Amino acid sequence: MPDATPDPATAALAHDLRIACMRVARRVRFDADNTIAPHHFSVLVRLHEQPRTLGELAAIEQVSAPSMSRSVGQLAELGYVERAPDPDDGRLVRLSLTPDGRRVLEREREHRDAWMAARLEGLSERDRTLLRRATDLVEGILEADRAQDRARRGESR
Amino acid sequence: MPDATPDPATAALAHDLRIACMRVARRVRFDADNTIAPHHFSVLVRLHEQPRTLGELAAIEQVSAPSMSRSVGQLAELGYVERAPDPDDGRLVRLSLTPDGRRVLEREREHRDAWMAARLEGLSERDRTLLRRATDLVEGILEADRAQDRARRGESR
DNA sequence: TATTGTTATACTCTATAACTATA
DNA sequence: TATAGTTATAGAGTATAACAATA
Repeated sequence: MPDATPDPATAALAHDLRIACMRVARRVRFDADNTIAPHHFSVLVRLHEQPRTLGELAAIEQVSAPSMSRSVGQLAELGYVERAPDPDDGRLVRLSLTPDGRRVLEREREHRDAWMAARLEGLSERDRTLLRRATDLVEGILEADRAQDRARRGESR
Repeated sequence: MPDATPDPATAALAHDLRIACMRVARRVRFDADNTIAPHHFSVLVRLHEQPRTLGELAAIEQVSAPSMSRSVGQLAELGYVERAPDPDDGRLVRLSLTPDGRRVLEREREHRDAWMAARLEGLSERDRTLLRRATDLVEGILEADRAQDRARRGESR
């Protein structure tokens, strides 16, 4: 694989864009006012997409099964997640959000969006349009990356 | 403080931009090929900006003094950071990067930039220009936020 | 015998409290 | 007496290994 050095402007953009993203993420993630822990938040997000088994969750979040078992146990304790046995395969544990879990997730999402929304309101309509296009572009990059990742995992299996 | 609800387009942009940033950050931060731990990386970055004392580092990274003491101890063990007593105040420990530390930092930075750079090269010049402007815009937002933060901390002291 | 999930145990990072050295 | 940093100890999260239940 030829690893051509990018031109200086692209290299600088790669650096600056990465740093900007990481700073935004850090700002949001470590906001002292967050009501639930980051790793709990991710689990709620995944279960809101669709009910899943413990093993599926662990694979998606890239943590061990015991770790995920613990997190799910805590979320169940809090009343945000519900465990149910699979009717066909007694080994599986079907996990889903409770109404409380959905409420907490929605509240946390709004809270996390609030910081960014407040900043965007201070911009011109023109700047917001620019950011809209840039966001779509980055989403495209991430989507292509995920597709490539899936393909790589598929062929190595 | 009036907490006006943003218009739907701005709310959607806030959400999508935040998610995109967090995904980029996650992708880079948890890349399995990273050579040093995230919290060690930040310390090297701060010491590359300028030599600092342990207390300064702890305040900047928002971590307790004992935690920072431990991290610095590990980095010193690895030969990346050097401790030196302050000539005027014997209580202070002056910290700085060793040549090895600078090399590791540079290598890690390049590694972290590489993923993004490779993706940007697949884009058109036009799209890269768009991202350059968007990056500058986000940097402006973050800078304003930091300034506001400093002001808030200043007045509460 | 293989697979899903849980329990047992250990390690890492971080925190607060207690301590040492210097001002 | 106050401050900078380190050492002691505890808490939270994650990992691997061992185990229980089911296929």
